[in-house]
Parts: sequence; C-alpha cells; structure tokens
Amino acid sequence: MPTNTVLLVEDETDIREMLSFSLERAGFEVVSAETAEQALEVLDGPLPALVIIDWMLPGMSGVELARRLRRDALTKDIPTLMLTARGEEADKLKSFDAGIDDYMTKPFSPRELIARIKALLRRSGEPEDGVLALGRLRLDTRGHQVAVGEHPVRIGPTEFRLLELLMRNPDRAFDRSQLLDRVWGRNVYVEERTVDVHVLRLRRALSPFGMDKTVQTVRGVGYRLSPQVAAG
Amino acid sequence: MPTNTVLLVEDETDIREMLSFSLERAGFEVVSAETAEQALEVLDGPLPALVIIDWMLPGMSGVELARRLRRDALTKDIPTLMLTARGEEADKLKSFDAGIDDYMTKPFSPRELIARIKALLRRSGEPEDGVLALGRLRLDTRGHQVAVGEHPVRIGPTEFRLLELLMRNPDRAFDRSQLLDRVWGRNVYVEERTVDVHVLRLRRALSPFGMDKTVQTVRGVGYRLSPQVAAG
DNA sequence: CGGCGCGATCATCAATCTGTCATAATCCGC
DNA sequence: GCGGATTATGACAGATTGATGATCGCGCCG
Repeated sequence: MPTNTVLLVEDETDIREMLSFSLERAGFEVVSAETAEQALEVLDGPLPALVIIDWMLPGMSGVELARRLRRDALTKDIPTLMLTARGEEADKLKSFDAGIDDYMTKPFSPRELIARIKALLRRSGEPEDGVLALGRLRLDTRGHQVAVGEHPVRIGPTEFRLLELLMRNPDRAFDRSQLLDRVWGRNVYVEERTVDVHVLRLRRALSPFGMDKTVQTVRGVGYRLSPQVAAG
Repeated sequence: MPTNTVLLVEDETDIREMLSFSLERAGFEVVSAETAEQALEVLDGPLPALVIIDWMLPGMSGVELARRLRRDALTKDIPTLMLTARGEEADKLKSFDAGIDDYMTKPFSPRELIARIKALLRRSGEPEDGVLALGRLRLDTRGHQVAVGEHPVRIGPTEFRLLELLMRNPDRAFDRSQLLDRVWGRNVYVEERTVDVHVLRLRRALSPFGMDKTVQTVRGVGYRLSPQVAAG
C-alpha cells in the first residue's frame, strides 16, 4: 500500500521487465501480475497507488479489469493507465468508457510513461487526508472536526488547536510556555495557568467517551497526550 | 463557474469555435479566452471545472499558464488539458512537468477530446450526470436545480454556487475568505460578513426539509457541509 | 416609470468562548 | 501525617463571533 507502489499488469515478460526496471529507477515500488485474475488477487492485499494495465491479456481483458476496479468501492479511486499496441480511436473510447484515466500506445518511451504516471498521481495522490488519529480519537484538520468513533466532540477553537498540537506529537510532554507559544502564539500575554483551564475543558469534552485519560498531566512540567492509560 | 464549465484558452478562432461547439453539444458550458492573460482574468471570477490550454499562445505561453495555475492555491486543483500541434516527446514532458493532467496532439477527434475530458473530470470527482448528492439533497449542476427528495428547493444564484462548492467538498470547513474567493470570485471586494447572510438564506431554504442542519457553523473558522448531525 | 428579484451591508441580539480568580484537591519529600 | 507546591475546578465578566431582520441599490422587464 505504500503510496508509491504501482501494480503492473502485463503478460509479456520482456515488456513487463522493461517497465518494471524503468519504474523502479524512477522511484516506484513495482508489483507485477501476468493476468487480470492475478491482479485481482494482489488487490485483495494492500492497495497500490496506481494500476498499469495492458490491453491484451490472456483470460480477462484489460478493459474488463479496469471496469471491475471502477465498480469496487475499494478500488474505484485508484488511477489506472492503459497500455495498448493498437491506436484506433474506438479502443481508446472503450478504455475511457471503462473508467481508465489515461492511455498510452506502444511503442512508448519510458520517460513519457513516467511523466504520465506522475501527472496521475499528482491529481489523485492526496499526501494526507488531514485526519489525525489516536486510538478512537480522530481530528479532521480540514473539516475542523473532532470525533471519537462516530460521535462528534464539541470543543472550542482553542481546545481544537491544543488538541491538534498534542495529536501531532503524541507521547510528548509540553510545558505550559511551549503550549502558549504554539497554541496561543508567541508574544501573546496570557497567564500560564490558563493552559490548565483549557486542558480541563478539553478533558471534559472527551470524558463522555472515556478519552479524557489520554490527556495526561506531567507534574512539574505540563501535559502530554498518550494512548497509554497512565499507570496508577 | 458552474461546475460543468470549461475554460478554453485558444487563440485561433476557427479551432476555438469548433471546440466550443463540440463541448457545448456534449453538455458543457464553455468560457473562452484568446490569451493566457485573458484566461487569468476569467479565473479571477468563479472557477471552471477544467481548463483546456493551447500550447501556442501569443504572449504568455500555454505551458507558463499551466504552471501558474498550479502555483496558485486557488486553481491548483483544477484539471488541465493541453492542446498542441507538435508531437515531440520533449514538449509532452515539459507540459507534464508544468503540472498539466493530460495532453492531446492536433489533429484530434472531438470525440476523443470529450472522452478525455470526462476521464479527467471523473478523476477530480465530477459525477457523470452532473448531479451532486448528499443524503436526500441533490444538486443538478447542469439543470441548475436543487431538490431534497422530490421537492424542489428555491434558492438564488449565489446560494446555488455556495451550495455547489460545499457539496463538492463535504465535511470540509471553509473560512469566509475562501468562500468569497471560490464562490464570489477573487479580487471582488465584498464584506466577509456577507457570507453569513447567504449561509442564512441557504439554511432557510433547506430548513423546510430538515436539511438546514447539514450546513454547519465552525466557530472561529467558517462553515462546513456535513451529512453528520453535529454534536449537541 | 415602478415593481421585482437579488445581493451587499448594517445594526442589534444571542450564543459561545476566554482569560482570571479563588478555592478545593493532590502530590511529594520529610 | 505535615506543609508547601502544583493541579483541578467552578464561577465570572468581558470580548468575540455568529444569527437575524431590515434597508438600500441595482439591473431587468413589462
């Protein structure tokens, strides 16, 4: 599932090896399959970031494979690139109709292939979905929402920023001045004790879900977020 | 800006009109620009769903235009398709490097162009029929209609664009300036508070159907559309 | 011309959030 | 077990921020 993994479905050994070589040199991890059936098996495991499919395959055709990927909710967002020896427009249309994202006609240059792959990955490959998680606790930085399991948690803006910082640095203790600097902003004059109050409010919001224990006090220092339930 | 709008940047009149015709017949709304500079102006207003750029343009080149679109946070997610008369690999690579998503060499068939456009839009999350849905709420981008179940919802143009943006990005919070940029168009001087009023009107229109709760306030940030009922 | 629909503002009210205190609880070393 | 030190809490008054209703303009069309 590494985000730079490419699944290559190609039955001709020499082409497969040539592509595999080019892709690896370009920094991708390559998983190969000789048939569509084999590819489907591979897709039961960790998902690749992109699938390259040869048009002509023994058994299930490349177009049919693409269609199946599109149909399955789990794989429908994976970009696909079709390889073919033919260049007729009808084929291209059939491929696009099957939901493939790009198309290349043999013979092609490895360089162009790499360029196209990068374009596809750039479009789809979300580096991050913006969701931080710690156990059942999730914080969506894009949606500015916090939830434990399926239950939304209501917290104020300051508690949100505080939790975000802590979630980005689990198991790390911050003292009050660090928290003030990073959550409130430097050069803001606020009592250090104010941090306590916001930690309290954060714990209160999390306690209905039993997650309040994850915000731990580090006596003499400050606070820490940890999935571990502190001893004693 | 509506969603099925395509921005076509092409200086040759006959090609522009031919493409415009094909695109419109395929159900797209077309906005044309003869130069990159003109295109940038258009992009200060509501954003199109896709940009088609001719390689050769007087003044700023197509590649440079693509590069700019990529650099601007507001436009960097808009898919781009480059048109060119040349077929050399070097050009293609340069285009991909500029961040374009697809590439077509003239002469090309309008049918293939449409197919590629659809593939790009599909990848960027555009539903095939132009109807966005969130629970019982449906928004028809082509017919400019909104409905909850079978009941039509009457909303003004601005509320429509606002809802459209939100429906395209469910569960994502937008602050007021982002909304102004993307719904009203950038460099339009409008009070941030005006957003509140339009959100209010949108909620009013949806409330008879109990969908007003899906337009949620994110205190200190802005607004968000979510199928989830916010925590209470 | 005069109503209409739509959009942008403003003024005002209501809902939340915030930083501080004062006070109760805990903890720790002795 | 004591006493000082450190935290947890509850309460508050002010400050922000969002919701709402009303108003003013503008472009369109009969």
